[in-house]
Order: sequence, then structure tokens, then C-alpha cells
Amino acid sequence: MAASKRDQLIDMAIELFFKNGCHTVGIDRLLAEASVAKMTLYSHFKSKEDLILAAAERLHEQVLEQFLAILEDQNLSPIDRLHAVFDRLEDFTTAQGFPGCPFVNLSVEFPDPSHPIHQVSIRHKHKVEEHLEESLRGLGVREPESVARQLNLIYEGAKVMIQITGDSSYVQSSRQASELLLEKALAEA
Amino acid sequence: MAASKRDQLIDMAIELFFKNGCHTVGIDRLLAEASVAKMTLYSHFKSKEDLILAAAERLHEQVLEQFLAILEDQNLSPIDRLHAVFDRLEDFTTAQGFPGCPFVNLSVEFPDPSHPIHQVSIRHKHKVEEHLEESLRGLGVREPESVARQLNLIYEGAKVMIQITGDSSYVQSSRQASELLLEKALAEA
DNA sequence: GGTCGACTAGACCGATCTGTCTGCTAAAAT
DNA sequence: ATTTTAGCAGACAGATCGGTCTAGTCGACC
Repeated sequence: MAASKRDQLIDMAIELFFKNGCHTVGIDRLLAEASVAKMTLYSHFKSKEDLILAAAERLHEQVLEQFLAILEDQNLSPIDRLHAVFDRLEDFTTAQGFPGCPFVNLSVEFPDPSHPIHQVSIRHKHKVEEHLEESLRGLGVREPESVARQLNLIYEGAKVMIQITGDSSYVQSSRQASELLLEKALAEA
Repeated sequence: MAASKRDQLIDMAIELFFKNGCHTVGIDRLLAEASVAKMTLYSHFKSKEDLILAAAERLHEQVLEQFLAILEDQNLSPIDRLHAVFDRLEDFTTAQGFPGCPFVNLSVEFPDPSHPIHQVSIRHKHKVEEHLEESLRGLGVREPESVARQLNLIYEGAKVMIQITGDSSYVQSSRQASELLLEKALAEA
């Protein structure tokens, strides 16, 4: 079979919930656009939040995979792979009405840190930072954890500023800032 | 009079809506906690969104004032004033369950960039960046606009990472990163 | 051919939310 | 003294939302 109803629901949840906000999109609209009956939804998931959780976890895997693909791109030099992380921001954020980082938005909609959905966001951000750290360690940077955190701040800052202002030229700003930090870190290596 | 009912509503809106999310807090709870009758609310504001807008605008003024106070602190050297912007992040973010930057949250809850509430966020972020730029220009930095944007990314990134992970040590990371960028910018001045 | 499981359409329930309306109190202004 | 104004409490309407229930369709498999 092409795609199970369960997958259709998750895919549409990613598209609708994470683009427009979980609280704003009702379950009826999701069902209509996914062409799935309500009872099917509740046979696969025990609640709307349960679906959101599954969607968040799938998106976590997808985004992390994309992220890793950049950091391990064998066509680029190790340093350029890190630069590419920022350059490639352009691909997502120049889209009309960039909805922002889904995991940031989820954290806003589910502010309780102990909530399972919020925890997916925490896990995602930690994973991203770990991978940055590993790349930096591979480059022989002196304090890879510290530098990874700093690069991550720039990365997150760029996404959130583009989300709010709609000005995608923050991609360039983030690239410049990260380049500078990397330069410095490599000089000390 | 001590505080008009209108002010009570706005103050409580800032506290409840921006700490817990506008969509999650109902108007009945706000009225109960503000000790105001429903009809009084709707005589001052034409809708809930109208109240949120007024609250956002007041908060915009308040936060910007605090921000400016740091950037113009005469007890500090011009460079330390910029550093203080990051150091003082500690004051807000170490609070148990830091709710995140209210203007980021508003942008998530009102994603439409043309929405008046979203526009307050845009205005706020621009103002902050302008003030950073002005401080940098006062220091004789070569490209103040570009550096201001980069510092702003770090600033926003720190707030959002602390919001998600609850790890307030990102304050130090942001301080370190901004210090590095400032050093470089001043060396070129 | 008959059974079973997956799916569907849509009615329905209870809760919740925004916003309106009525009637009342009381202080302030004229 | 009377009118106006600001505020109060709470019922109410209308809409929406998440979730349940019923009844029925369709295809696969034994």
C-alpha cells in the first residue's frame, strides 16, 4: 500500500499543525484535508495530543536526518560543512511566510517542560547541538562544547528572527557571525 | 486613583497571557484574577484581541525602556554596557520556568505578519536592533548595522534556547559569543 | 460464501470560549 | 436632587472543539 492512514494523518499533522499552530487548527479540518474519517484517527491515536506527539517525533527524525546530511556531505570540506548548515537555512526560510522552527513553536504551545511534546523539542535541540559539537571536535577545536553552544545560539536566533520579521537576510548575518566564531576557534586549535 | 480598571486589565493580561499563552488563558480567568467585571472589559476593549494588542504595546514600551536603561547605564563603560545586555539576561531567564520572550511567543500565536499584534513584535525587534546599532556606532565600529544584527541573533538565540531547554547557562554562552564578536569589531574600528 | 478488520460518514455530547444583555449599586458631576 | 458615569454579578447565546457512538461499506482472507 502507498501510505497507511496512520501515515497520512501524521504527514498532514506536520503540514497543518506545525505550519499554522496546533491550537488553531481543529481536528475536523485535519481530517478533511487528510481524507480520513474521525473514527480512524481515534483508532490509531488516543487523543489529538497523541497525534501531535507522534508527528513531532517523526519530524524530529526527519529534520535531524536532513541536518546530518549537511554535516556529513562528502562533497564539502569539514569546515564548509559547518558553513553549509547556515547557508542552507535559506532553503527553508525564504519560503513565503516561514512558519518558524516547529520545535520552538511546539515549546511555545506546550510550555510545560515535563510535557512529552515539549520534551521532543528539548531532545531535538540537544541532538542538534551534539552533532555540531562532534563536527567541531573533528576539526580539532579546543572547546567544542562551548563553541557548539555558541553556534547553536546563532542558528536559533536566525530562525526566530526570520520567523518574526520575515527578513530572510538574517541568513547572511548568521553565516557571517558563525564564520567569525569558527575562524577564532580554529585559530586556537 | 491607584490604578484604573483599564490598567488592571492590561497588567493582568501581561502577566497571564504572556506567561501562559494567550490562547490557553480564557477571559473568565483573567477577569477573576484582575477582579474586574466582564462588561467593564468590553467597555474598554472591543475584543479579547484588542486587549492583547494593548497589552503587547504596553509591554513593548516597558521592555524597551529596561533595555535602554542598560545600554545607557552611566556606571558602565560603553563596551560594558553592551556586555551587560547579555549578562542581565540572567535576571529574567533564571526564573523558574522562564516563559520565553513574549514577542516571540506572540509571533507564534499570531503567525500572520500583517496582524497588528504580530506587528508589535516586529516593531519591538527592530527597535532593539536599532539601539544596539546606535551603541555600536558610538563605539566607532566599522559596520554597526551588520554587527548589531549578529549580536541580536545571539541575544534571541539565548532566550529561545533557555525557554526550550530550561538551561540558563546559555546566558554565559551568549556572553562569550558576543564578547568575541565585539572584540573583533572593535579591533577593526 | 462467509467472516473479520479497516475504514467511512455523520450525528451527537459535553465542555469551553468569546461576547452580549439585563438589572443593579454607588459615587461623582451638574 | 438628579442625572450621569463607571463598575458590578451573572445569566445567556452562539459558536467551536475534542471525543464518542452508530450504522454501514468494502476488500482480503480462509
